[in-house]
Amino acid sequence: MSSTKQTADSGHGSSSRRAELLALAGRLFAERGFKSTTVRDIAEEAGILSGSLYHHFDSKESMADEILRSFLDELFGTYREIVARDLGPRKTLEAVVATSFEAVHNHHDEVAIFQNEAKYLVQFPRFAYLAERNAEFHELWTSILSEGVRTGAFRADLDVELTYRFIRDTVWVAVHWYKPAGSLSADDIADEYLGIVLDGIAARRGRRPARKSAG
Amino acid sequence: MSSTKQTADSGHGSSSRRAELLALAGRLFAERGFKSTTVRDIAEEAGILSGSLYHHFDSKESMADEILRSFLDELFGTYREIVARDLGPRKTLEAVVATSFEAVHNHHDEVAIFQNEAKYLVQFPRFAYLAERNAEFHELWTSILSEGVRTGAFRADLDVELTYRFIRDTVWVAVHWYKPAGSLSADDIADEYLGIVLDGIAARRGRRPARKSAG
DNA sequence: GTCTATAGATAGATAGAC
DNA sequence: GTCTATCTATCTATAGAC
Repeated sequence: MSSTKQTADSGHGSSSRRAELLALAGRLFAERGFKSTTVRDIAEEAGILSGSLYHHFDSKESMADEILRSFLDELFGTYREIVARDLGPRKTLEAVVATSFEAVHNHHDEVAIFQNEAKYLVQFPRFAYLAERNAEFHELWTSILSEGVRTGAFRADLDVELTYRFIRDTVWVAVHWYKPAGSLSADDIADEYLGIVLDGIAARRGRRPARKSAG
Repeated sequence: MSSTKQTADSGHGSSSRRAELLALAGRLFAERGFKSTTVRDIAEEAGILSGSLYHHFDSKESMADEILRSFLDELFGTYREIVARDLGPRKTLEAVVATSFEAVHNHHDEVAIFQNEAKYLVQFPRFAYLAERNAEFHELWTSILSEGVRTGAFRADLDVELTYRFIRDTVWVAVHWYKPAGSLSADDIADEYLGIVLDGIAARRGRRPARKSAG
């Protein structure tokens, strides 16, 4: 509180510059991978030298940690809100899928890092929460699917475990090709995707032609 | 041809030891990623020292190159055979999906490397063929889907480009969790996946209950 | 908050003995 | 075909000047 003037923040020496650097590092981690991104890369992108980064963060891991923690906290907060609304399996699934695609849109880099680097990062003790989040994710999805099978919203012969993996993977891997600036919005994609997952791509003989957003 | 006795091979100083080392490197590349796997890691796994690896290969890149080349040649050979059979869009799609899951089963490491490392490797000139293979893949899938829409096998309102990405991703990401030794065979999984992609997970009111393998 | 300078570790790769 | 020994480059991180 003398020469380092700061806006109100949550404990670290944060504020704008810090956030700026984190966003930058996040973009590089997402594009090139955590291991392949060097501290020098990040510094260069920020127009400073590598040593200067250590004034803001104490390690490269710290940066990834901070990025993932805040993202996952927010994401799972939203998931919990959805579940609490008690919309029934089908609407809940639609809402969770929509939220996930929105995350791909609004937090593209964070999703990419979570998808591509979690397996590597989880080996470090400080990233143990990544395994917990995955378990939480599993619980969220299989609950929705199981209840749907029970209530008759979903096919009775569904392999819940396999379907969970299918949905989880397809939702998240969109991060590999989705461009936030593209012509299709996250909602468009969520809608098309739900069309496939719920009704399939095969032509119907008679019923339910195209589905429209259930918003 | 003096002290280095070799079985008939295709140009390099190949034979069993070479193949052994390649398989080993492939496993590590698949598990930890290309960049995170050091030459020393590979050597240690083989019970030799890092310098000794350079008797067999002239670089780490060469190893990945050789692994991917032979795998992709074989895979796309099979794809071409399927297309040549002219089975119609739906059966072709089923066969291509089945083949892909078989690849996840039989060439697990290779698929993982192709999925996880292609984006990084393609930046090196020697790996330019990875981009070509991706284009070939795109052509294969969109042809099947477009023809299916044309003939009425698939929904008329399908976004072919988007559906292509979903199916492609769906098939390949299984490599992240599929264990060749697990209880479900590649065929079982292909069948379940086709069930979802073709008919969706939503319960039907009346028609077509569960599908059975068409292979 | 950034720079200079550098320590200390580890990476890919090479040369020659065995 | 493997080992010993080592070069060179690059990486994360630190210390202190400005």
